[in-house]
Amino acid sequence: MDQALWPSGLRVLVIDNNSSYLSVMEELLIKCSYKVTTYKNVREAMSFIYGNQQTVDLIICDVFFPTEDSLLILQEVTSKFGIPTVIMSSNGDTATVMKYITNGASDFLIKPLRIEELKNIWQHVFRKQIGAEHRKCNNAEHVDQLPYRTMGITEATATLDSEIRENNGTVTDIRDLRKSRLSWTMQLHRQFIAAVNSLGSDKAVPNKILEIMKVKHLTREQVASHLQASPEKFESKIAQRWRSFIIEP
DNA sequence: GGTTTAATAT
DNA sequence: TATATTAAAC
Repeated sequence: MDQALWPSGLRVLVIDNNSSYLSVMEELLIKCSYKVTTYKNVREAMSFIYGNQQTVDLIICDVFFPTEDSLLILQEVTSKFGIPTVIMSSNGDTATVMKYITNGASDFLIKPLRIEELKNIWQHVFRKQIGAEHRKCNNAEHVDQLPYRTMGITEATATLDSEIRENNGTVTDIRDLRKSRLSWTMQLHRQFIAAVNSLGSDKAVPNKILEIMKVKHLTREQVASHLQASPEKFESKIAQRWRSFIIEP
C-alpha cells in the first residue's frame, strides 16, 4: 500500500475502560501514523475535547454497557464539534449496531480490531464534512430536528420553525403555536441528557434539569414526563439496581 | 406547599 | 408510542 495516500497525523482520540486494550489500540493507530490520545472514561475525554477544541479529528469509543449515557455525552460533543465517532464492541448484534448507527455513530467495529480496519477510518472524517456541505446546499432539515427516537434519518418530519436556536444549534425556546404538544427532538433530548449527566443520576430531578437546560417555555411537567419516558433514565436505574444487587445481595 | 414520581389518560 | 395530566407520596 502507498503510505503517502494515508492522511498521516490524523488526530484520533480513543476511549476504552480496558487499559490493556487501550494500549493495543494506541499501538495499532500509531502504526497507521495517526496521532493518538487515549482516555479510560468518557467524562475525562470530553473535558479534554472541550479544553482542546479542534485538536481531535476522530473519536473511537468502546460501548460502556450498561452506562450507555456515555454515548449520549459523546453525541452531544460530537454534534457540537462535528467530530465523527466510531463505536467498537466485542458484541455486534444487529440491534445494538442499528441503535448506535442511527444515533449518529459513523461506524461500528467489532473487537478485536484489525489494523486494516483502522487504516481506513479516516474516511469518516471526510464523509462527515461532505455530508455537512451536502445538507447545507440542499437546505435539508437538520438531523437534530428529528424526533429523538426516530430510527432512520430518511424519515420525513416537519421542521419546527419557531424553535429559536443559537449559532451552535442549542435549543433555547420550544414555543410552537402550531403544535398542540411538545416534540422532543434529537437536539432537545441531547440537552436534556447533558443536564441529567451533569447532575448525578441520583440528583437528576425535573426542577434541576429544567434549570440547567435553560429552554424557554419548557415546563417542569414536560421535563418530568420526559424523564419518566427516558430510556436512559430507565437503564441507569437498572444499572443502579444491578450494582446494589452485586455489592449488597 | 412545592416537588417528585407512579399511575393513568389522551 | 409519546407526551400530558392526575394524584399520591415525599
